[in-house]
Amino acid sequence: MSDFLNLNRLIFFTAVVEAGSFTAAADRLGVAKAVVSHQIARLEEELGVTLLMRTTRRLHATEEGNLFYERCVIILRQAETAYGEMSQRNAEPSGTLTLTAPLDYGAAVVAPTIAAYLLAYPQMRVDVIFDDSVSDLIAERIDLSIRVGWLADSSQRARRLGTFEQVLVATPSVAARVPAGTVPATSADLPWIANGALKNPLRWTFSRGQTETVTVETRPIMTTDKTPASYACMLAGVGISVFPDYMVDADIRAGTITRLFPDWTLPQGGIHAVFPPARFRPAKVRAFLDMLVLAERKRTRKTPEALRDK
Amino acid sequence: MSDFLNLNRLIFFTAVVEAGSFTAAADRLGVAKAVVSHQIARLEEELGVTLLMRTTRRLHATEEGNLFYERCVIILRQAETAYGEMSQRNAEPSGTLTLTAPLDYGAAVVAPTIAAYLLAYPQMRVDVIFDDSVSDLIAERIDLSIRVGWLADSSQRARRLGTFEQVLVATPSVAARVPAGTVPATSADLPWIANGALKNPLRWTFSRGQTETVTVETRPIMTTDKTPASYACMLAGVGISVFPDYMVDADIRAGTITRLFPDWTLPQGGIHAVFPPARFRPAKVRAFLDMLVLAERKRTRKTPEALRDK
DNA sequence: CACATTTGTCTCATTCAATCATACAGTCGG
DNA sequence: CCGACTGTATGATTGAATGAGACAAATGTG
Repeated sequence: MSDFLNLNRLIFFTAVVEAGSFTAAADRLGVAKAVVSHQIARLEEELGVTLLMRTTRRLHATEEGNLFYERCVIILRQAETAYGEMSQRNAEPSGTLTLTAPLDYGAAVVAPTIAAYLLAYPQMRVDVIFDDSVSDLIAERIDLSIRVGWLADSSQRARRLGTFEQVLVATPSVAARVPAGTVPATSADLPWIANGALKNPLRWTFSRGQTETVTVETRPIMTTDKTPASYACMLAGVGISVFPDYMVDADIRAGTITRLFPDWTLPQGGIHAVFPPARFRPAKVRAFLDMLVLAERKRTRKTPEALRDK
Repeated sequence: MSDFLNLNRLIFFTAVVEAGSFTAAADRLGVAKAVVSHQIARLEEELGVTLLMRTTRRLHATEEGNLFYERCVIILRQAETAYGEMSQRNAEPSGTLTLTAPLDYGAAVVAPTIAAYLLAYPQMRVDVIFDDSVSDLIAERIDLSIRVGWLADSSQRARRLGTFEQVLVATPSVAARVPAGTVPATSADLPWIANGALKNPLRWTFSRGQTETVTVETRPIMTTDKTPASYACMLAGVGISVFPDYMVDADIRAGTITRLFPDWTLPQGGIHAVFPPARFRPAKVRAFLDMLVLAERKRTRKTPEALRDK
């Protein structure tokens, strides 16, 4: 590798030319005189050309030296610019942020955050892929993937943004048809809508307080493979179903749907940001993440009370 | 010094981008994979930015990486050009050759050589300073100084180009007025012209064969401070004087002037090329020197016979 | 002309980065 | 699931870079 072309010596050379002496250059660079002398000697050796004519008193660049200096200045300035640009890029978001998010959570939480993000950083562009599962973060050049639920591979670099609750809901009219006194343990025959997007769409474990748990194996009256589809069916009054809180909050508050068994809770899920295995996190990602965490915190702070008030 | 900006890493980075893999880049650079990996890691660390997203299988440049690569390519290409230019400059004469020479020798020998030199290297420019003594080779950016006579400081870097003889000459009419039977020992009262440019214009030591020497303290009828002036006076028939062979050759051959005491010789002098204390000799200097040596050799090979024939 | 000062270079010991060989872990095609 | 390939981690080793100090040369001063 050390074939040729040791670019670091250019720094020494230009420093000498600009300082006008080896000693001054050494001071400027913060190294010993001998180092400068040695580096210049090596550079001249590598080039096979005398760059500087030096007496103990006077220093002159040769014809070649001047020509080389002109080149060096340009090169070093460019290098400095390139380095600076990288560092700046690291400090301030710029470019394009590419992220994936599940459609449901994305629509509810991510989309507003993106709006705020674009407002805060107008020079940014954002590409969002609303898809429940994107395979390769690297191949698709994804900066950030938001996954809701339970991470299959916990080894990945991820950050927990928050949690969500799952709630059993139905339209008021459907809820009214639920026999009085029905509890989770006796809910198996209610008109369940199964969401095939979940790993275990039929089995639900309800909890109450610290210790009481009940697991129900439901018998669905219909099945869909997409969460939004299930939701639409539920809204249409087909039956009851389980959705994450961020999907149902607005409708519950509006009175369009009602929560069933409000004393009982279903397993919580995690909301995670998953990153490609990069050493450093770009500023654009960091900035977005900060806003997302904020939005998520605001959401979960409000939600529980809002739900309990119902 | 090692503060920042280790430019050598750029070489590694571009190699990886261009090769498309660490392993391929390592092969291309002729180093171990680990080295490339390490260098890239250091570069990213220095920049605080992830440049390459890497799995064991796939390699992708990040947005920053691509941008940095564009810069790197330009920088490296320029650096390569600069290096190449220097090397080429070392291999082939180019630019301006600046030299000094004494006026007399310069006119006789150097000038024709310059003509040939410019013919051989049309892209060259030559600056000649015809001056008998130029002080500072460095300050004046002199590539080459031609000194005739005896070097004051033999420590300087110099190369002997040849020697010259000094000959006592006069116009035929003046020579005819020299009393028959006059020998060097009895020549003090001849019409000497003293050349103040010489260190010892009055004292001349003649030699004959291996051992016979005679020193004369002359009584000049006139004195000048410049050799060409002395020569002009001699040509005008003012008197006799001593000049280096390269000045008188042509006129002797033409019959304009005559050598006196052709059996006797005066001290020889050296013709030297003196260089500034540079580590490397530029190609332009080397090439000129070669031609000068050739010209000088040709001159001294011809001259002795030509003189003896007279 | 001797002297002091400044400057670049040299020498030598030391430190640190670069390098390599090897082993390892993750990925992907079959 | 297995094997092949890739990037990374780990020490050991080499070599380059570095600094302190001595030295020689050049220059200005008196």
